[in-house]
Amino acid sequence: MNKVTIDDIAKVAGVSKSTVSRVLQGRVAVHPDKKNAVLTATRRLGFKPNIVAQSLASGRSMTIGVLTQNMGSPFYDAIAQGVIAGLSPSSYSPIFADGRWQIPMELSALQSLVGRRVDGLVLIGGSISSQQIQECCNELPIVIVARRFSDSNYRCISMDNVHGGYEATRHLLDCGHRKIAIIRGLSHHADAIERHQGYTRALEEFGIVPDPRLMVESDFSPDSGLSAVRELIKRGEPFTAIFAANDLTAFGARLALDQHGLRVPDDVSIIGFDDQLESAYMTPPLTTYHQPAREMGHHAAKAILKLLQGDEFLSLQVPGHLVVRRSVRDLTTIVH
Amino acid sequence: MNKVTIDDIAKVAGVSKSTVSRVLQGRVAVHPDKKNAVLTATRRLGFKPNIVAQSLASGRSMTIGVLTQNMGSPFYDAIAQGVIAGLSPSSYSPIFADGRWQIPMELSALQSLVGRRVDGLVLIGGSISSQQIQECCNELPIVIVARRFSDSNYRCISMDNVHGGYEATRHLLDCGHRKIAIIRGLSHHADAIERHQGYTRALEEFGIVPDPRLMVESDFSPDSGLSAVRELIKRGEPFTAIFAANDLTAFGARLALDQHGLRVPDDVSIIGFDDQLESAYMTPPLTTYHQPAREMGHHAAKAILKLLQGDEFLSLQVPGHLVVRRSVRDLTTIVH
DNA sequence: CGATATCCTGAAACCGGTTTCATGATGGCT
DNA sequence: AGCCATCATGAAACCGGTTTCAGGATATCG
Repeated sequence: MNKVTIDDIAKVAGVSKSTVSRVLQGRVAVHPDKKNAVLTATRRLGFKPNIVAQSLASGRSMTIGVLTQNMGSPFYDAIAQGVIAGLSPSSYSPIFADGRWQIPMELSALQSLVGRRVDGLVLIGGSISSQQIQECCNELPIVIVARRFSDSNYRCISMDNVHGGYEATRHLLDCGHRKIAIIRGLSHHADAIERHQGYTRALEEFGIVPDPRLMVESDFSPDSGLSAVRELIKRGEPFTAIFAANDLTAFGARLALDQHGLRVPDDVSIIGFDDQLESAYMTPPLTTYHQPAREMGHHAAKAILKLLQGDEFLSLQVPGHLVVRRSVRDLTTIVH
Repeated sequence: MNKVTIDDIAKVAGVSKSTVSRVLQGRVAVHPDKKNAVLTATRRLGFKPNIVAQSLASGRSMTIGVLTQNMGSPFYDAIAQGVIAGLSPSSYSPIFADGRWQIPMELSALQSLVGRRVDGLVLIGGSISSQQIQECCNELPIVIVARRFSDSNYRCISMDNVHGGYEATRHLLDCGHRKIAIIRGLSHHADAIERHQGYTRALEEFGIVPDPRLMVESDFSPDSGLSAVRELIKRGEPFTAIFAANDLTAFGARLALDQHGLRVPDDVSIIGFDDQLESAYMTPPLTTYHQPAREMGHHAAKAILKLLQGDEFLSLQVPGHLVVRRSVRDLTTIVH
């Protein structure tokens, strides 16, 4: 292990430890001779500063706590990757804790992060209330990703899911679809609710009354997408298109259709949500609504860095956009 | 912020800070009355220990450094997720740094981790030499995942890629395929090399001389899988099956085949490698070789925890296995 | 040339805990 | 009753840095 301390350097360089510290920090002027002596000794002894001691003394830990929900969802993973990337050019390191979408775990993970004296916090998704956050993180710079608080003054980096749901549904409508099924996500999940709202709004704009028989729930997993389509088919209510809660669900749905001998997009069209890497390689490539997950994570990292510098930073809505590929059939084009 | 220190508690409870520390640690007996007083004060004041101070004093930082290569590959991501999960029941937190498969970055990331005085290290993949590792991490418990060192005494958690490559190819052979193309990964990447070795061995067992015209390189991305198939088709050498470097590459290959009007598995069979989540939902579901990525990460976490406890732990080869789905056609069954 | 401002520098306090050490109190045993 | 082992506890040292403070050396200025 590295047993070299600044005291050792001080001794070798023939100066006091204060001077060593000053040289190493480089914020205060030190006589060139001593400076050189310190630098030489530092190199010769292979000194590596003890960041823990630095943290305790300076009050800054140079770490950013990242609270994920680790549901293995590509979307949340991509956000986390973005945070790592955004932080990496700085001298801050991310430290992760995992809430697993369960409030008690989320709370304790958060407390563990705060106990580690992180200098800032990035909260990805999650379900705890803004009040609970406030309680344990007074004064700490916080950025929330992929979630929005109506009531609070937190900085949030999010995407407009209502609008996304609207655009996706609207695309199906524009392509002439009228019987549009929706596989929505978990009933209590904000993203699912908002996308569903967008769906409803788009339909109503076209004077269509949303049919509960064309609505199935899922848990965002491919498997639930598969069951959802089976359920849909069992109900017998015809449909020409499916709006899936996310791409993963769309994959499951696509497979179920295949198993029932229904062709995509010839018989049934599918639109997803997220635009994860694999979606472009579905057969047929999946039309979906792109969520800039990685960018959001990246933004979050930059935001925290800004706040840490004392700069202000305001909530940000990152725009998503429709990615048209080949899984939606255009019914308005007359085929021979 | 939390300004309550054990001195405050000591004052309120009317004991010394040593006693407070002892109560909080619970390792030494303390008179019940005082113990109660301390506990009450702790609760009333809302005391949260400063982990940084604890670390400095005790010499243990309660953090495990995780060095990833963050190439956004589902396989490596899954390992990292496994590490997070495996660590989460303990009181150790993972702290991440990213090498991006570039030796200089890898080295500096490693040094930053060591500077943070992590108590243990999990290295996922990577390219730095075992000597370089040794230089900066003397004495530190280390577990290597998804990589093996021939020369060293590190504990490695890995899978036998040669065997995996062999099994995958063997499956194709057993299904009657003889013209088997391989899309191998990056030329210098150990996993790619080993899987390729397994491929070659299986072919030779069947008396088949590997045909360089049926070998294309890729970079493990879906896009490179797509180009690889185009290249293969352009070369004109017929083939009935493709062994892809990983599932992502297989997705790309599958799409390329579709674009050329070739059906899977009727015209061409595909086998992948990894068994990532999405593979079961490809159309047709992808036959692939399962790598227990998450388990490997989980094992790594448990291993580090063991080493930290003073227990020994030896290198581990986690077995993979073939997952037969529907993307490989059995040519040995006579079709009318 | 003396007075004052400025620059360096070392000593010491500090960050908030853990751990060692010494001591007084208790308890067990003969 | 007397002696030694045990126990509980507070004081103080310690972890390895940063930062304050004060003083000596130097520079500036009238």
